[in-house]
Amino acid sequence: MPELPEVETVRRILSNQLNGLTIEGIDIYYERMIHEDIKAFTSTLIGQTIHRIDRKGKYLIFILDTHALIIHLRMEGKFYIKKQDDLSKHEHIVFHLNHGLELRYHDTRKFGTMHLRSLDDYLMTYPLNRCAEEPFSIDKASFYEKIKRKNVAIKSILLDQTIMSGLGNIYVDETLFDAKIHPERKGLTITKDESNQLIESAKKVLSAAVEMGGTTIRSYTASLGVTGLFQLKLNVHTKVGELCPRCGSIIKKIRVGGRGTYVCESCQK
DNA sequence: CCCGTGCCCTGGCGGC
DNA sequence: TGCCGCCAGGGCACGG
Repeated sequence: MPELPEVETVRRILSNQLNGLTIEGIDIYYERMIHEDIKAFTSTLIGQTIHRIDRKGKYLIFILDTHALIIHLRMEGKFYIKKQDDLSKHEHIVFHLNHGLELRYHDTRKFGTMHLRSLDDYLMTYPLNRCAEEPFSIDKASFYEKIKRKNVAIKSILLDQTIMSGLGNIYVDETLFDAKIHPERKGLTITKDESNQLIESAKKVLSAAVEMGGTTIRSYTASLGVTGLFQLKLNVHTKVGELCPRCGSIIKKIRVGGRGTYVCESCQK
């Protein structure tokens, strides 16, 4: 489940491999992930060059000649860069590039999405207009103003990409652990100091993970594919029954907003 | 507007 | 061994 750090790692790898290449053809084997008219999608993209790959929150943004191709990997989306090869089971979109390269989108659960927008307004239109700032750039005061009147669990608030973008189920647990805040606390009980701490913890957790992805980048090559998932150094997530690395209590698994949630109820208040 | 629920989809796992 | 049911989850549609 790629969150901001994994998407950033994918972005860096794809940038190195794809910048300057031109889309010569597209094969689409699963149309539902393309949230556009299929013919218009194909005809618009063919002939365009990939100038740059950006990211906002968990979205990848291919900057082309006239359009932005906006991709969300959801849980299991991956890209592979290959020379001609047999199609494997879960490859749903194949972009044929020059120099005989193929960019293949692979997604076992088919949850990923692609949108195509004009460069003039891609940040102001759906879906990116719904994607809030990341913890690195978010305005602290307006973040606090939003959460302090919400009567929902702080974990659910932190997962809401229209409030702050970048955290998913793994790093939200790690962020709340770092901030020593219980995931079930209602937004309206969070103080200004705690709100600021959550932003700091999110930055700390995400940037450490980006750095780990960065150190692993070198071992990934086009022939191995780009999975975007790396060994993570986790404190609580998936650690049910183990000892809290901070206080030694047993880590519990609970459900918050329908999501599996790992928490140290001794040091997260 | 606010909040909770169910849906999309498939592989993997536990139970029998 | 095989089958069945359930779970995982990001974001959105929908309903109260």
